[in-house]
Amino acid sequence: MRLLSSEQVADVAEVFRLLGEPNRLRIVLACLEVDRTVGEIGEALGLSQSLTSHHLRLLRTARILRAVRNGRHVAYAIDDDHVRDVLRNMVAHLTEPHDHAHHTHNHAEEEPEP
Amino acid sequence: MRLLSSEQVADVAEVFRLLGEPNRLRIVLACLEVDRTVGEIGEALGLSQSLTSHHLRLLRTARILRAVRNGRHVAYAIDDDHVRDVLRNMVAHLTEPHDHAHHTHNHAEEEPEP
DNA sequence: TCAACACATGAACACGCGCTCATGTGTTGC
DNA sequence: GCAACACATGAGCGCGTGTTCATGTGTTGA
Repeated sequence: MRLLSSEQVADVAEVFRLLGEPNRLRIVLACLEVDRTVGEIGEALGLSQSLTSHHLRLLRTARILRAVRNGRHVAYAIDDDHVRDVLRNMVAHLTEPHDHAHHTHNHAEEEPEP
Repeated sequence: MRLLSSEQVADVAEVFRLLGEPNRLRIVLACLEVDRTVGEIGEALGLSQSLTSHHLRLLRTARILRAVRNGRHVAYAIDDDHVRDVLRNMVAHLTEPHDHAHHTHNHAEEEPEP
């Protein structure tokens, strides 16, 4: 396992930091499968329009979400496949029965459980 | 894909929040493969003994790390297989060549809004 | 063009968080 | 016992951040 540069660590930490705020995490989760407009997100999560937009700005600047204008509406979707992978992994683990035997999509060699 | 309860979301967010601080993330990464004592961590990362211990306390309370006393020393290791997976995944993605063409589940074709 | 809609942005405040300094707790060797 | 070591914890400070309120920008329909 190679080491990461402090810059890489900082980048990863920044993504984690943004996902570490419950409202922002819920926003990203709401965009996990399908695009969502700002209004939809705010209403679904019970957040004010302003707060929703502020959070979306941070997520967009960090390249976690991507905004697409469609008429009056602006739809947001996840723009980082890796983040999507991590979150789907999280959701899968939390919704599946509580056993720790799982596999990731990459070549992580895992030791069989005794 | 099932929805998460707000409690589950809060738990996930808490883990992300803790990993979202660069020094804490580096601490956890230092414990990714092998156990590390507090002194080793502090020296390796250039952190004061107090700061190292404070961060370790948060990580231990959140069940991300686990502490094992060995004589005068206390060794920390990752206590959450899921966190270890996520981090290994992260490291793998960052150390591999920077192409975005890894496979997610392939039902993500998006259609414009009606 | 003008009003209404949908979203973005700036300012300001309250609270939390990372950090340091000092002190406390537990362990080994003499 | 006590001194030295390794780590934990409490107090306090300064700065960042989540939130709200107000205002600005862009778009559609009449």
